[in-house]
Amino acid sequence: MANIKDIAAKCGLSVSTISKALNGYTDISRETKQKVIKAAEECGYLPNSMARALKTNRTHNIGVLFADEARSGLKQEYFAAVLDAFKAEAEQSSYDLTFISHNMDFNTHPMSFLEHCKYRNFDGICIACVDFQNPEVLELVNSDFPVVTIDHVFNNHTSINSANVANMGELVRYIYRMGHRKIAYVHGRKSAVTEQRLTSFCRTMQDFGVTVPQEYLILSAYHDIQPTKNAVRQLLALPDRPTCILMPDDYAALGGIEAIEAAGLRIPDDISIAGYDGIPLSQMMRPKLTTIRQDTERMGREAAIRLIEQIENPLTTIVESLTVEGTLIPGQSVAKIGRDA
Amino acid sequence: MANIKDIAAKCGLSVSTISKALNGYTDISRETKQKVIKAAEECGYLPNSMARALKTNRTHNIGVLFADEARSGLKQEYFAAVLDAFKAEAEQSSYDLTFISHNMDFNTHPMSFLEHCKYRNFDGICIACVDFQNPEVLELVNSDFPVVTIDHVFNNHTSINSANVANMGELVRYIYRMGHRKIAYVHGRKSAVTEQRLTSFCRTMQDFGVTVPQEYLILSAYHDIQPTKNAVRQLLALPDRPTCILMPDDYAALGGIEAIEAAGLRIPDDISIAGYDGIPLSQMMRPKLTTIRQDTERMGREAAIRLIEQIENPLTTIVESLTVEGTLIPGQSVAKIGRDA
DNA sequence: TAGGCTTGCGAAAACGGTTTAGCCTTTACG
DNA sequence: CGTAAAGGCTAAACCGTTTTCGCAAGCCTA
Repeated sequence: MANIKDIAAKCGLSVSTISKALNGYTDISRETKQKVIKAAEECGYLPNSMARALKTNRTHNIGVLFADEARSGLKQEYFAAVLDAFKAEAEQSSYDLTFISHNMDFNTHPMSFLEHCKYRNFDGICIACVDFQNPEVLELVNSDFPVVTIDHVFNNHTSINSANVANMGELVRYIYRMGHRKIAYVHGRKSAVTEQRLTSFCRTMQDFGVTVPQEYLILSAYHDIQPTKNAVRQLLALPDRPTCILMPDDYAALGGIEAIEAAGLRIPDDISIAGYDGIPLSQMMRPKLTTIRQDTERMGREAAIRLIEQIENPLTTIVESLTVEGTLIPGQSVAKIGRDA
Repeated sequence: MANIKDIAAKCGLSVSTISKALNGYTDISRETKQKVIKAAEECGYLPNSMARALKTNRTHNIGVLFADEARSGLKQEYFAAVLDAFKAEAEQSSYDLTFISHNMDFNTHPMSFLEHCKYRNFDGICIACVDFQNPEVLELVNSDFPVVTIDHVFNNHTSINSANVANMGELVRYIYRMGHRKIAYVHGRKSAVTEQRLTSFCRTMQDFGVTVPQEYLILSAYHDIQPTKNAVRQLLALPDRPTCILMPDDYAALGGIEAIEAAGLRIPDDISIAGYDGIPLSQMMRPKLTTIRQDTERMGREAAIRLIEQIENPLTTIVESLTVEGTLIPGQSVAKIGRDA
């Protein structure tokens, strides 16, 4: 592999001139620059990113932490879609993406997330995971790496958030207007997202003057079929059973549907349901799921744009959290019911 | 950040001694080694991966190319699952994963896949994509990077393959034994995988003495709902319509199901279908989809194990392709029909 | 006591770039 | 005409490691 020294020899110039010519310094004449670039192409020259990073302290590499409790979270379509958009945008700006992990060994102990990031010298970090209580994640957020978080706000840090409060309100109002008064919510485990949705759910119902009984709020988990199935079964067994059930997300809704079918009920004739996420699957179900489509494309792109902005202009960048609105997809899983229902 | 020089000063030793002590060289006394390690921990020392890589030419970083025509392929659950397992195994051996792309700019032109890999100095490469005809992909495979490919065999290269021939045969035999003779196959676009399945499909039918009419073989695309819907609609309109339709994959099957329902038919009473992949979704559908579950966990892990083996023992490693068997999941989407059907 | 082995450590040369400081010509300007 | 500024280039330090080679001291053996 040709390096900068070879080119210098080939052109009869010094190493520093080559470097400058290739990096757009202005104190190199036009002809020299042309000559250098031509020679570089002829040799198939590529800079060595390690050497460059060593000297400049910039790797053009972003660390990404996409993890739920059970492994990497890649299997969750929501995260995968956000990551996909993030990746596309980062590439545009010539940044690479490397997964952050904490299994890499150093001496005796495995590295923490933060240690891993320091070891790899990432320019910035994107965190999208469920467990923001994890001490290692907190350590990462509070480090002096530029960080952007998805779906969780930390003080003085950039974050991209789905508009859970607004969208959950919208969803509840839609269901209310369809005539439902007895609405239950099978929600995900404790997290910022869950709390926002739960609060918004309760507040909106309250605004309508409807009190939600405790037994209508059941804990399940995101992207997990079985617990959602159990939760819904529990709801169906209630003496005063809800007319509509909100699921943790579209995928988990499959569990709810199972429980409903097992009970011999039909959707939406006998009972209505709604999901959350708006993944393609939701529109493939029969009936089409009423849900909120989260704008994963925009979230991923904005996350990348803002993180890179922060990396490249650390002083002038305004750190703020952005809320990205989703859209209500009516579907057919929520029935219009009479006042007497 | 403390570096090796700081530790040397702190211990009153030379830089080389520190490096050796930390890297398990044998010509360092036990006491010195202990002292160095202790000092390193006190300083929170972490080696600089760039400097190390620059010197050793080993990055402990693997480049991954997971791409279909439309972007990164992360949204395809099959690939996501393989990648997930690959990542888990790579981490075990202290390797990081970085996405390969070709949008990074260098001078005027964007880098090719191969250039990107050279630039980043990957130790090895994992390729899982649909389009193995792509000249940039071929260039990558034929480079002298250690490479493992998923679902595509190249001469003299390690590859991990789903047992398409065996499993498709198994699926067809199952359907045949359920009484079906008129079986159609909506298949994916031209690729090694498609060809294997298609060939196996035809051969197995032939073994049973059944000739498959041309119009029973229709081109669609993997993981794409709309074209599959169209293909199935076409099949249903046939004067002599099939009793069972094989879909490109489980997800695309959703399109097929749409077309079937739109035609007012029920599965499996009026027509049978089968998928491929065995993603969780397939078992959430009603009826449960008859399909082949690909062993993504094993594929990903084996890919990582073999790639790393190749990286670390380039001379003694036997390069070979491994075929990973999937398993038939009977489901309920294929009906048992009488001889007269 | 001389010579040869170990053992434990350090000096210094890489690895492939970037960047600062400065040098030598020209050109511009008062 | 003298001096300052600008233009175009180079030398050399530096980034943080790894690794080869050499050296000194201690011990053993003959």
